[in-house]
Amino acid sequence: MQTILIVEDDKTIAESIAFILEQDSFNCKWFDNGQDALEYLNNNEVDLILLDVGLPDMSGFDVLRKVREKYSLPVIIISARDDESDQVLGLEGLGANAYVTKPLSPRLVVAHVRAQLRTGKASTTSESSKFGINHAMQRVVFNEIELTLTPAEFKILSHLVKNPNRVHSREFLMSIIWDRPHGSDIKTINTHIKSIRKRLHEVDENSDFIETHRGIGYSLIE
Amino acid sequence: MQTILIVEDDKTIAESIAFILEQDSFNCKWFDNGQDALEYLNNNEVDLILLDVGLPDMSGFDVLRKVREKYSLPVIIISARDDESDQVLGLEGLGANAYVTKPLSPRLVVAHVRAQLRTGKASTTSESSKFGINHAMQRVVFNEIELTLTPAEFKILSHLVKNPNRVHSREFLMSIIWDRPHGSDIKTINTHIKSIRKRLHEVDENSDFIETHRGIGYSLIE
DNA sequence: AGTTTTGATGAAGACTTTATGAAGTTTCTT
DNA sequence: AAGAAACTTCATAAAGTCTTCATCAAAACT
Repeated sequence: MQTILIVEDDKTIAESIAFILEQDSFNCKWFDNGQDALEYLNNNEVDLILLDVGLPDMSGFDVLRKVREKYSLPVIIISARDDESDQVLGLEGLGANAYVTKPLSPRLVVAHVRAQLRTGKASTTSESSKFGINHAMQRVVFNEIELTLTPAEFKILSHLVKNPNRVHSREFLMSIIWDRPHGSDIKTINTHIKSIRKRLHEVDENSDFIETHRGIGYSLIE
Repeated sequence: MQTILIVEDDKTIAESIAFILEQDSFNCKWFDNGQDALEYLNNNEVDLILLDVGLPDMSGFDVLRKVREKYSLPVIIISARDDESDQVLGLEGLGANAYVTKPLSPRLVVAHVRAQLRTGKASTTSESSKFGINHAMQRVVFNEIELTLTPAEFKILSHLVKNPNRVHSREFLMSIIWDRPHGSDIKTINTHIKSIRKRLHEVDENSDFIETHRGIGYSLIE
């Protein structure tokens, strides 16, 4: 079953959306603030986010930015501000997948959700065949075997698995480990990559899925 | 291809912005002080400036004023969150086009850059049919084959591919490799071109896409 | 044709970046 | 507070890249 995160401070709106989505066999989680939603996202498997831009604690765009720093799942923006250029920024710049404006038509919301999840699995969350992610256990599955990883290793490897075949800079991978700016040496990433490679080699001696891009960073080859 | 001037004394910030912008096919030049940036601006085509107000040699205010004496290109101001709003307001009077505050979200910066350049002129450059650029993997695609290139080779070849049928001087190609002025022999480019040609020959023996222009530089024939 | 200038080429080595193992420090758990 | 686990730092080795240089080839000039 697919899980949808509803980040919306208006209880009535959230409940009506959840009601309809649940009739469509979606599993819904509702949060009325960005902080809690992000925390949930970091610890659970989520398939799609419905995100209100007008939240009490942080702007929806901040939430989206934080989501996009780590994940590529579809995000649908709920906006009351129909005519602001925020929309353009949020959508095109931060990678929101769609937006709906208040007042909401629940049916329209469901239509958007369905549309995103139809294509979403194929495009945005393309996972490597040999790799899988067990969010509940914080483990990465490699060749059917669940790897027990340290938190940093899990964050790096699961991000690589979710975004294979592209280079990720050490700076970026650093920001994956630490939500807040952290003064650590950037070469720390070398060591984490080393230990991830070691764990992969324990499963398949001849594998070499993590590629070094000199002067840039690392990528995972699908 | 559009060139963006990054004027920022924090190397880490500059690099992470440049990294993401380059994935979006922007050409980036980084300067850690206003003087050098202005000199570059006066001698090269620049499409947009990202300007930190807290520079070591001259205030962002001075830089922006000098830019506006001659040019009308978009300028995006980077400022520390707790900077005096007076100064920021003053910058607005001088025609800054947008602001972002530290700590920066690279994605947000890219969003602003796109937003500014969207309104501007359409790109005049076209890509050759036999060539393509895989930004995500930092590779150039030639006849369907992805070439693994060294950093310098990638920078040169991807620039040639983005700007085919034009002669590029060795000096310019040198500045593509090095963000900062670099005292290397200009003939280094000959060697890089040699190795790029070698890689192309490995894919297609009879190809000769890079043309030498005696006394000037090189071009890529579409 | 001979001379001069400019580019091509291959190879040496200077330089830069990454890998690695181990020690040191922080953080968390008990 | 002790111990374990995780993260960071460090020194050195290894690998890869860039620059330089010597030499040859090609073009331009007299």
